[in-house]
Amino acid sequence: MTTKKELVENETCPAQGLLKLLSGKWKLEIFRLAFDAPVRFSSLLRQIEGSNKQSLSVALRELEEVELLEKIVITAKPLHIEYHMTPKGKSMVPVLKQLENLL
Amino acid sequence: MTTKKELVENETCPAQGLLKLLSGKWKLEIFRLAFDAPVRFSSLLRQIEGSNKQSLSVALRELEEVELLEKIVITAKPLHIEYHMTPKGKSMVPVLKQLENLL
DNA sequence: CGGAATCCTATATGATACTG
DNA sequence: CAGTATCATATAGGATTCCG
Repeated sequence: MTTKKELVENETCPAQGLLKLLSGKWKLEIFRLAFDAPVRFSSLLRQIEGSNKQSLSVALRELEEVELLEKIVITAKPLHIEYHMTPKGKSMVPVLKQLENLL
Repeated sequence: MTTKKELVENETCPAQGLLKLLSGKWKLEIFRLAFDAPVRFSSLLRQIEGSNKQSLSVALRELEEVELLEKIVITAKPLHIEYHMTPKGKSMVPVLKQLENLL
């Protein structure tokens, strides 16, 4: 089996791996929302229109795998889970801003 | 019908459109090769291992549509065609370099 | 609430043959 | 040489149901 991390490292083009981290239909939107404050699953589902549980679930897991988001579980009732942006995640934000300005 | 350009403009997240310009398995690699010098189809096909005519063809057309590459046709025999990076394309390079440094 | 499992559709990519 | 056309496969995304 090949892990996500290996895939990223096998790229001939260095930036490819980086773009892959945020590729897909919902990751960038999740990422943007998580920047302002920690986000919760149901909140994302409500805010990101057109999305669905399955796709958000996959996207969140992948963002977590590459350590752009960190999942915080608070074992209370009802279960409370938050996704926080990691330092690595935060470091990408200014570059993404520059990308936006290019368009 | 919806054009590529419209899709890009409809994104909620501004950077999404930018990422989409270079999304896919081969575009970034093509883009990188085209930065050094104008590239030709057969040359790309040889240099980018694992690729194939069909995929490169599609990728090139899309890069052309969003004006990151310009296609130059020299109607001689044999037919000579070059893909050049546009000013818009060149403007993206430094930002991509920064992305690479983040990984 | 926060998902995972399943099933299905859409889009991306690939192999190959053909063309001006 | 520089592709396009066609067909096949692989991956991404979506709808729905189920579970702790």
